[in-house]
Amino acid sequence: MSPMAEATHRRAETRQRILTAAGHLFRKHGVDGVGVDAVMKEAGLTHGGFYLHFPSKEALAAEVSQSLLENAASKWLEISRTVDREAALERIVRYYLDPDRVASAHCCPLTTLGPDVARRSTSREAIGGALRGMLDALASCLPGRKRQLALASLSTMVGAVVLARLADDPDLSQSFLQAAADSILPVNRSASAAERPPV
Amino acid sequence: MSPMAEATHRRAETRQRILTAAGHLFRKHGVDGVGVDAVMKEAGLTHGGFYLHFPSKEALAAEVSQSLLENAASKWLEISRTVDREAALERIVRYYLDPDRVASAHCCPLTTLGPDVARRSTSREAIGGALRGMLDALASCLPGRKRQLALASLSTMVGAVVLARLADDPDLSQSFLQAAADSILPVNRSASAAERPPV
DNA sequence: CATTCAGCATGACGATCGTCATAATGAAGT
DNA sequence: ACTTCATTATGACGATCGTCATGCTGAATG
Repeated sequence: MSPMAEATHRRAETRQRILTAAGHLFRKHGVDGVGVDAVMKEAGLTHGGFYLHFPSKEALAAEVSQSLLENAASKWLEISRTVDREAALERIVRYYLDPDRVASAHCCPLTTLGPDVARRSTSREAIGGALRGMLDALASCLPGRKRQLALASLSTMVGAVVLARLADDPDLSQSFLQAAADSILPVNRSASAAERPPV
Repeated sequence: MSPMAEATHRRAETRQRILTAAGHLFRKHGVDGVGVDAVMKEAGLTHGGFYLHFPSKEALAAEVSQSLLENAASKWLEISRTVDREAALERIVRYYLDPDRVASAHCCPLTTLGPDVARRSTSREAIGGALRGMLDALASCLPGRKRQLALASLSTMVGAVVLARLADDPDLSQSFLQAAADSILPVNRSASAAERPPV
């Protein structure tokens, strides 16, 4: 390992730590709900060094959104290629609508940062490709009019998670997720999710 | 018109102006994206007087969310009672997914403030009733397993608007709205996703 | 051992935030 | 006219925001 290679590696590693820290905090409190200092503290650094890695908080928000969504898109694409279509669709849907994941901060950024991203033009542009990737992955698992169904299915999934996170009643939350899964997946319901204790 | 009645009327009127101003600005920039002074300026007042009408910004956010959602819920209920079920469903869905409305700041707060509300416990509690009202209105327009379909349909509508506002490509935005409408409304066109038979 | 240099820490700036104490305003009651 | 009272305006507070200029540190170079 060459010396300078290690230096740039450390730099990239730190950058990545900032990105993942921002990913957690932005999803939990919203982009406008956390400051640069909170992000840097979560990354184990102090606020001043932030601008050695990103030109502005807006740029960070755009890159975080893009990174999180591209992760999801590539995961979906991978699933859609390694299993047969019906099983892939079920895996994607059940993973996306898993109550534990929805309750946590690890759920899809579309549902936690959607409006935040929509208001920021740079973030909007950054996620365009990933959004199409998710649609393609879904479409490749769907029968018939793939594109129409992919658009509608993604809408249902995103809406269900938004509403599940919004509802104050855990039963209602669960109902949104279950109804969405039943609406997207073909009627042969496999084992329904076990009873889960409230968050 | 008694004198004191007019006084309290003026007070209530000012309060309402603050509420509607906050409704516009919160939906456009997010709750954390506007300050109390911006809200008061939009209402034609100065920032200091805010605390004569609301105990805190959090309380304002909760009341704005509740008010906007209850407006929508009562509108849906009214429609569901004045027309036959199928026509009512179509009116609600087409109104909700109207591209002009989606592009404006007048669209449903679930889609613009959803994550913001989900993070604020007081706001979450405030909207519980209205959310159930919207589900009831939808269910009364739906055939068969009403509750399941209402949950899934609302999810699809909310998700479609979120995604339409997110997409940078106007064609893609339009596609989300169109696909959602086609998926919810009965078989005017082709098979709907809700009643789609397994392949 | 001295120098260099990249990466991070420190500290500070103007601006804006939520909140409140207080003054100005103007109509209502006596 | 004088007082009362409700409503809004003014101005300020501490805190936090995004941003940046500067100082420190520790390893690579010669």
